[in-house]
Amino acid sequence: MSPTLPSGLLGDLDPTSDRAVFRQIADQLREAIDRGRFSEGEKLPSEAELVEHYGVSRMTVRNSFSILQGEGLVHAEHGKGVFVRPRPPVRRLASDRFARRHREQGKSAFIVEADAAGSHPQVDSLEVKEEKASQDISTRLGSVRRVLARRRRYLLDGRPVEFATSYLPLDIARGTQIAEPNPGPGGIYARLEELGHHLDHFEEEIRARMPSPDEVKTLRLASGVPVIHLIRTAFDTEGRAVEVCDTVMAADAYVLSYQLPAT
Amino acid sequence: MSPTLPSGLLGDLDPTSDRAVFRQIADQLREAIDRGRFSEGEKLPSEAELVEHYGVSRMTVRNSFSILQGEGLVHAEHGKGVFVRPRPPVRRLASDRFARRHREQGKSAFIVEADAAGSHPQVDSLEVKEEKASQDISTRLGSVRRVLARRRRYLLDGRPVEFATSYLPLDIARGTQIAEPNPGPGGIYARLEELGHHLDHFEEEIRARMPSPDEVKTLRLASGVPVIHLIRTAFDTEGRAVEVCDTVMAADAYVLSYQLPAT
DNA sequence: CACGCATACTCGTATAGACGAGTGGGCAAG
DNA sequence: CTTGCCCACTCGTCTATACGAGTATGCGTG
Repeated sequence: MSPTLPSGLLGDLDPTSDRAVFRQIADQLREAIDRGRFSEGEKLPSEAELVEHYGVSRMTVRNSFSILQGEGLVHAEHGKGVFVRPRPPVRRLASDRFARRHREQGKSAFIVEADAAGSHPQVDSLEVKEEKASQDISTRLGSVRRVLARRRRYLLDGRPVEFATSYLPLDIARGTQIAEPNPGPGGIYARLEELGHHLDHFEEEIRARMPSPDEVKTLRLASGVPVIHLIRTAFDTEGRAVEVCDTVMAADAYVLSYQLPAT
Repeated sequence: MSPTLPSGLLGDLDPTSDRAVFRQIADQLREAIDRGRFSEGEKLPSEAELVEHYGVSRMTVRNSFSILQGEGLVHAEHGKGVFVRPRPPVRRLASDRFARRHREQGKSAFIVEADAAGSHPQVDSLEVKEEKASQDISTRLGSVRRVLARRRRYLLDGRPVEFATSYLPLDIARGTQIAEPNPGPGGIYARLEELGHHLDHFEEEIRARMPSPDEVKTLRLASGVPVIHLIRTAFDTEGRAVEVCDTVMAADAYVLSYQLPAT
């Protein structure tokens, strides 16, 4: 016996409307969520309840849910129900995050920042190896054939939020501490400067798109969550590109912040 | 009589696999697209053809398509078919796009840049009015109650790519050319400087998320296309926030590019 | 030749039913 | 009381069918 839905929570359908029934249902649920009638993490009415309430078939209700899932508003849990997706706390990335003064302490920027915010940071999937440069990486680094690739995944409170790969030309990185799993205090940028590659500036390219199935797995992304794809190139004072860092971030976990001069 | 699918184009299902049938079909189509067996803009096999090829029901095939749509890989056209979504040319936004030297000509940055790229730019939905500031805008502008809002939509070759609203404190903008539909050569930043508000720097905040239904309409977004949400605040040399610009961009039309000093 | 309609193909919407699998609570046996 | 099972409820997957609506093509009529 499914309990009846509280009346007034959701409206009725308009049979004269051009709008498809499953869209009307999605509209009503979306509005109810926006108005706070369902709060974050709260369970929505079950499929069976909505079937009864609206007098439609189950597939129609599921269709409505799939719209809301695509919008990133709700997520379904097998055996439990459909829930309003809570907005996770976002991490702000400031444009000065690679300033030298942040490189002085022993720990990485990610760890320091997360500790300060009271969350529990982790880094895993550490892989460091030499490999063939892709066409794109080769172009960005100035026609190198092989590169040192450093891959790692960042987690906050157990949740993966970011997957990054740094590429460095072999003639710079091979045999140095940069090729070690732990690059030492201040990270690879500190090592690059010690090796005489004084950093001059960075270029960052930002795109947003839906994740590939691989990225969904690695970042454990809910449906309806895009990724931010950031490609940073580091240039030394000679004008040479000394590192390219390719980062894929869960878009619901980040706000990027840049400060630009108005010159 | 539906023509048989060319054999070898798509594989068979693995009935022993745990992976749901509609996911297997989506996987095969995705792989075929990635490998270039279907090129951009090309029509995929019709639902009926896939039903016959795989021996499944139509809803299963549609389910597969809806996965690929969610990933932004394909789009369906009623009465025509399902097509590999072409990647539109992207517009690169450089971080120096608001430099003074770009304000010298009479035309706006958007128009100049698009003309140079050989595409046909348009600006529409022009609306300029005074209104109550939202909580967020008020905070960013330093506790103002009412603001001047300038709304406009940008199109490239007839395709909407961006929707932007500028908010300015009334005590600065009221009665000036900034409150006119056409703010004159160099745009509102040029007017602000003439009014004695010399620009010092900008702050930009970047988020990515799935669009609201409104945004889907305004930007005519295909399913599976996220938006980039950029909020820029302009500060004058007194440290006062003189403008907040809230921009929603079709993510498949943009690459943002920033240059950062390594100080 | 030009126009208009019939038709076949496309995807869109909706129904009804079946079985599977994850979750959690209650009940019965130990 | 604890353990373990069963059952009810949840969403996940899949089939089969029906009709509607947009598109394109070709054929027949004027």
